[in-house]
Amino acid sequence: MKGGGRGKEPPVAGEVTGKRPKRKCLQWHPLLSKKALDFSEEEEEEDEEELGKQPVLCGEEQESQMQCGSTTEEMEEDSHEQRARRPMNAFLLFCKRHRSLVRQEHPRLDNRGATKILADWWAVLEPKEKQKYTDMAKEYKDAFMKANPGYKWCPTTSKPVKSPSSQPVSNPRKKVWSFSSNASKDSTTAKKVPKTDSMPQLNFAMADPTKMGGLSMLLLAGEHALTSREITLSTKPSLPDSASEGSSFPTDKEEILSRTVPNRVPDITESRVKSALSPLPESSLSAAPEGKPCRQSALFQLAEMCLASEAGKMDTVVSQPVDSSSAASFQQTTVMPEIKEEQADSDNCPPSSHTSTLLPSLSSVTSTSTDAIPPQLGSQNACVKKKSKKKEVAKSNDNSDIPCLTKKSIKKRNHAESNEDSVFSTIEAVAKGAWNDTEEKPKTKIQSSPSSGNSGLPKKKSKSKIKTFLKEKEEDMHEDSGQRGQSSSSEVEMKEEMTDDSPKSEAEEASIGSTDLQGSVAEPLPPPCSHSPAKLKEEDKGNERQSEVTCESTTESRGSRKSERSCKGALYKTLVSEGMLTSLRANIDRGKRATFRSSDHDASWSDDSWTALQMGPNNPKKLKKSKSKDDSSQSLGKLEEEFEKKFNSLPQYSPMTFDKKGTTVAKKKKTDSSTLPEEVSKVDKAVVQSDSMLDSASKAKSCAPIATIYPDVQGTTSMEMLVGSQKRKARKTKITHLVRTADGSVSPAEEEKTKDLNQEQDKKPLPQQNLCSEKGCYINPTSEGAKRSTVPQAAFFSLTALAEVAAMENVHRGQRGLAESQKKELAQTPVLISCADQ
DNA sequence: AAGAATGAAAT
DNA sequence: ATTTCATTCTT
Repeated sequence: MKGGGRGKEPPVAGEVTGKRPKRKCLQWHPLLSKKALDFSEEEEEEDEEELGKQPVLCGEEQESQMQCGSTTEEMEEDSHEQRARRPMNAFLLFCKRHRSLVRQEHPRLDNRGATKILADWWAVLEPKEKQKYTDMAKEYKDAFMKANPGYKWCPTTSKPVKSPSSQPVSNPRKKVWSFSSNASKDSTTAKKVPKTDSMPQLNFAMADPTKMGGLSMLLLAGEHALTSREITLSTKPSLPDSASEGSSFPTDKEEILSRTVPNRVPDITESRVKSALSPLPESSLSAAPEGKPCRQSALFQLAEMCLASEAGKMDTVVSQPVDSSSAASFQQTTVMPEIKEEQADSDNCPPSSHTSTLLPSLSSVTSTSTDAIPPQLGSQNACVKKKSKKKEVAKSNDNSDIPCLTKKSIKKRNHAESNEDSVFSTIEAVAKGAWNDTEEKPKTKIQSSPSSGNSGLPKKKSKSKIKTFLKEKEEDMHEDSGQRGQSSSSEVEMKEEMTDDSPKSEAEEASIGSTDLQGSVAEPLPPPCSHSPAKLKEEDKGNERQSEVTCESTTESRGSRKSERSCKGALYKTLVSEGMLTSLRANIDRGKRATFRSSDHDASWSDDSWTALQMGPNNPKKLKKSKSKDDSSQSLGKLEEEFEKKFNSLPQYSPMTFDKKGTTVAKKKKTDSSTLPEEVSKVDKAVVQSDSMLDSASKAKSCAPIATIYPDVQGTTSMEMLVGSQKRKARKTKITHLVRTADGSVSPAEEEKTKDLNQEQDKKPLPQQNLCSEKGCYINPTSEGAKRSTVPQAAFFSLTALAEVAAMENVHRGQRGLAESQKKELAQTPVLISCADQ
């Protein structure tokens, strides 16, 4: 039905080639409205801000990238004739903002499930909270309307008019709005007259989702490159006048930077997530819930080691200052782990002079490596792309020769390469960083948390950076262009990291890269929490066995030279494993459910990635959370940012909040909702403090924040049921889900939750623990409170009940998935419904 | 491509 | 009342 109605999309694809731009519904951006109207500032401040900023940026951006111009017109025309996309409503906004969160919680859940949950949350959300979203939606809508005066939600009639040609539009829909803005529109000012239709194509490219991503990445990379460049220059000792250089680079960089900053700040979600992810902030932020130590550190370590080993090599070479050949060899070495290890033996004594020498060589290497990589990747990429485009086709042809035979294999390969590269680059970076002195340190990073001893924050940062870097790299590879920028950026990043990590710049500073350097590399580098050597040894051994666990210990061991070798091996392994993971990275980011079940690894990674995103201070900005969207946004730049800002400004609620709310709501319900003040206030608080709360919670429980959430959620469930998705669902499915709670009342939502639980259980090896712990911590309090305060009924339902239900379900179905069957069964089950509340 | 959810708007 | 469609993304 839907499909039929729309009809747009399908045609689009076909049209792609078509001459016409095919932008059917471009997404509308607030900016547009402004531009269009421009003078009237009826809207809100936000818009104004955007406007002011936009124009300037745009201009600049245009120059640099030349995207700007075209879209605008398209929009208008389209809007007039065709149609802009509808503005999102509050709920959608909410979804957009929270979906990622939900996904995190329930990795296995598919989107639909997520949507359901979101709906539940939304239902639970208090009006007050909702209002923000509502307001925003309204604002958005108003702006939209302004921009498109005669916009009709339903095109019905108009459609036919445009008909054929228009249909083709396509427009990947991807997030156009960022784009649109600018240029021509303003000049025209008239909303209506677009007219220029000349160059839709530019956009187009952007528009293409596939392309877009890459492109955006590219752009991003470019930005990044600039930034990095700047930094690099400044960093280099030889170049004292960073300022002059900086000035030479246009303001763009500065602007970019500035832009970046604001964005990051707003993201509550990220922070929240981060906190959730990292149970132990002090020791290892990066640690994933499952207990994975920080990989990053491992990676880092490895890099260091490599560096050290390299230094040793260099010694050998010594006389040759810039040895490209050496560099090449180095690369190879890097690739081959074994070799590395062996060479490692030699590590350790890198004379200062060598070190200095190294620098150049390293830099050269870096460039080389980067360059070298791209081509291969490019080809591969192409293959991949093809595949993605026509999976089916590929399959049919599968035979042969086609370079892209196996998608998987290729993909893997690609990843692997990328990983290697990344590693290599990392190493280089490290080397550089080490080599480099401290100037940057202070600037680049703020060493905010001295107390923990550097270990905590720095690690995180480094990790994040690395990840980011990797990502970028990959993307670059895909795109194939704009690599150098990345490489430089990566270097920069690494440097930064190094700086941060190294606590002390003092020593380094004292000797600009000379003798101390060695020391710094080998020992000082700081192992965040360096312990006694003896310990290290032991740990090392252990490390060898298990790479994962090892990481931490390895990190610690870093300092001691003895263990280095062994460590290397371990590290290498770890890296390898990581690499594998990396290949999965993409999947991981999402939920990666299908491929690997080893949720642990994935989970940790995903978490990391998230963290990384958050952290990235210098990040181009917006890697942000979701990859897909970001890309496009990035390219656009400012507009998007602005919009995002607004969007981000919206409160993001942590699951905990919902849980609480749920509880509260339940209470309300029971109570009759007459009085909620206290509770409400509490909730609000919770919301506000959610971040902190989460942290604490996470800390307390290494297990998983998510798990913690569950119980509450369930509690919430009771409430949700009513609110949930009755409307449509009820109609279609009717009351599909009826679950009986302890008291006998039924709750629809529960079913879902239960499902989730089951899923999780399946996934997670130790559901029991979680449950138990959860019970202890959470439920009791909640339930108690609920009971006391209000009615007993709801209070009853508790984990136990849930558990029972879950168990039953499990028995029946065994595993996940059968929502329908479950529903049916449930329905059959004797339950009654909401009436129970009476 | 379908579909999950909610909401706004049009029909 | 009902239908459309906005967003996201797996299946």
